[in-house]
Amino acid sequence: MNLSVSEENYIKNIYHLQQQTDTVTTNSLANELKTTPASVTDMLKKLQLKKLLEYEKYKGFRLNPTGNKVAISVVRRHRLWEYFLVTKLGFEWDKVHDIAEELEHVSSMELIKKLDNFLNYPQADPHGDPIPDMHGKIPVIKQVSIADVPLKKNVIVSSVGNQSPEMLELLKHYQIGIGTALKVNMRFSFDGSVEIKVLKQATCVISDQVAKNIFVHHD
Amino acid sequence: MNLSVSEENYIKNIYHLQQQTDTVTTNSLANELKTTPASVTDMLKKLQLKKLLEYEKYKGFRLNPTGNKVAISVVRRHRLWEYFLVTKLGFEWDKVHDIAEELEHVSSMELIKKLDNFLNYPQADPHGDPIPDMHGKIPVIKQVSIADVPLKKNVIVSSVGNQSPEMLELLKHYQIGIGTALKVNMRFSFDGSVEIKVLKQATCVISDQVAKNIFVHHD
DNA sequence: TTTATTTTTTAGGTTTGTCTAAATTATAAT
DNA sequence: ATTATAATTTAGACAAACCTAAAAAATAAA
Repeated sequence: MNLSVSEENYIKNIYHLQQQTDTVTTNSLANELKTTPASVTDMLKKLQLKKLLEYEKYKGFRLNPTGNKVAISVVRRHRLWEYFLVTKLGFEWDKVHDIAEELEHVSSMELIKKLDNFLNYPQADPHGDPIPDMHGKIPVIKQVSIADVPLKKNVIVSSVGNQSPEMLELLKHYQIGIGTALKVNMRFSFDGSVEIKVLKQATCVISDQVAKNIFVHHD
Repeated sequence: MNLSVSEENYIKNIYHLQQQTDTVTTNSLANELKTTPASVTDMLKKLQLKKLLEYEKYKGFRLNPTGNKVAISVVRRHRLWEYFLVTKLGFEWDKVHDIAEELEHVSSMELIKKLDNFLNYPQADPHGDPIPDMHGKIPVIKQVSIADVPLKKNVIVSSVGNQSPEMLELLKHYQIGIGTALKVNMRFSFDGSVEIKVLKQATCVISDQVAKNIFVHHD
C-alpha cells in the first residue's frame, strides 16, 4: 500500500478524531487539517476507493481495520521521531511536533525498525503518549507521576504532561528533562509538595501541581 | 526560500552534473532524474524565475551562487543522514542512499544543526564524500588509505571506496565498518599486503587491493 | 553548404490535491 | 409540519509536476 503524504495525514487525523467520537464528521476533519470541507469530501472518496475507510454520504465515516493499521503505523513513526529528537538531539518538547510531522512520512520500514532498536524500544513519547510497537500493539503505560511514586526509589523521567512555556521554564531551571534520573526523598501531606533529589544536584522541592505533571518509570 | 522536494532534487542533480561538466544539458539532467527532457525544460523555467540558475534557451544552464548554496545545503543534509544511518542505526552503506534521499528534504535548519552536533561534526559520509559545514564550506579531506597510513598508528575507519557486495562481504568477515579502530602492524612490499590489528580482535592480513579502498583518519 | 541527425523546446493533456461557489441533504426551530 | 439553518457534497477551476507528440534550433555529416 503506497500512500501519499496527504493521504497519510488524512488517515492519521481521522484516527485521532476517532479517539474522541466514534464516527468523524467532514467539518471536524477539515478543521483539524486546516482545509475546506470540500477537500475533505474529495479525499474521502479516494480513501474509500482504496478501501481504507467506511463512508456513507452525509453520514460520517470511520477507518476500517486496514485504515486503522495505517494510522497506527504513522503514529508510531511520529512518536519514535519525537522521542529521538528530544532524547538524542536535545530538542525541547514543544519544538519537536512540526519536525516529526515531516519525518513521519519517510517510508522505509527498515528505518523505523532500526530507529526503534537504537532508541531501545521506548514505550512513550516525550508527551507521555504510547508508542505502538512493530505489530501495532499499543502499550498500556502505567502513568506514574512524581506525586504518586514511592519514596526513595530511583526513577527516570519519561514524559511531561504539560507543555506550556511556564512549565518548560521551571523544568529548565531544575535541569529536569526526559531521561533525567531522580529520587523522591519526602512528600509533605500538608500541600502535596515533594522534595526530590536529581542525580548530581542538590535536593529541591517542587509543588504538587508540578509533581502531578512529571511522569517517571523505574530505572 | 521555500522549495519543493522536486525543486530541491533538480538543483541537487544539476550541482552534481556541474562537478563534471561546467554547463549542464537538458538531456543529461533528464537522464539523471529519470524523467523526460520536456519535464526538465518546464522546471528550468521555474527555477530561472526563482533566480536559482542561469539559463539560455538551447544553450544549457548552470546554478548561480544562490542555487549553489541551496544545492550544497541539500548535499549536506543527505550526507549527514547517511552518516547517521550507518554509524548510529547500523545500516550497511549500500542501503542508505534511498532513505537519505527522503530524509534530505526535511526542511528544519535546527534539525540539521542538532544532528550535526549529535554526530560530532563528521567530515565525510560513509562513502568518503565530504560533508559541507553549516556555512557551506566543503572540507578537503586527506583521504589516507590503509595502503598509505604510517605503521603502528591508531586510526579509525572513516569511509570505504568500493561498495560492491564482494567488498561488503569481506569487510563483514573481518568485522570492519565505519568507526572501527585499528592499527597497521606491517606492510609487505612484495605484494603490498598489510597486516592490521583491529581493536579486540586477532591480527589479520588484507591485500593491497583491499587496503587501498579503506580510508582512515587518526584517532 | 546543404542535408540529416540530435537536442531542446513548445503545445496540449493528465493526475493529485487543493480551492470557491452553488446545490443538496440533514438537523434544528418555530 | 414547515421553514430556517447548518453540514455536506457536487461542479468547475487552478497550480504543480509530470507526460507524449510535434515543432524549432543546434550540431554533425555529406
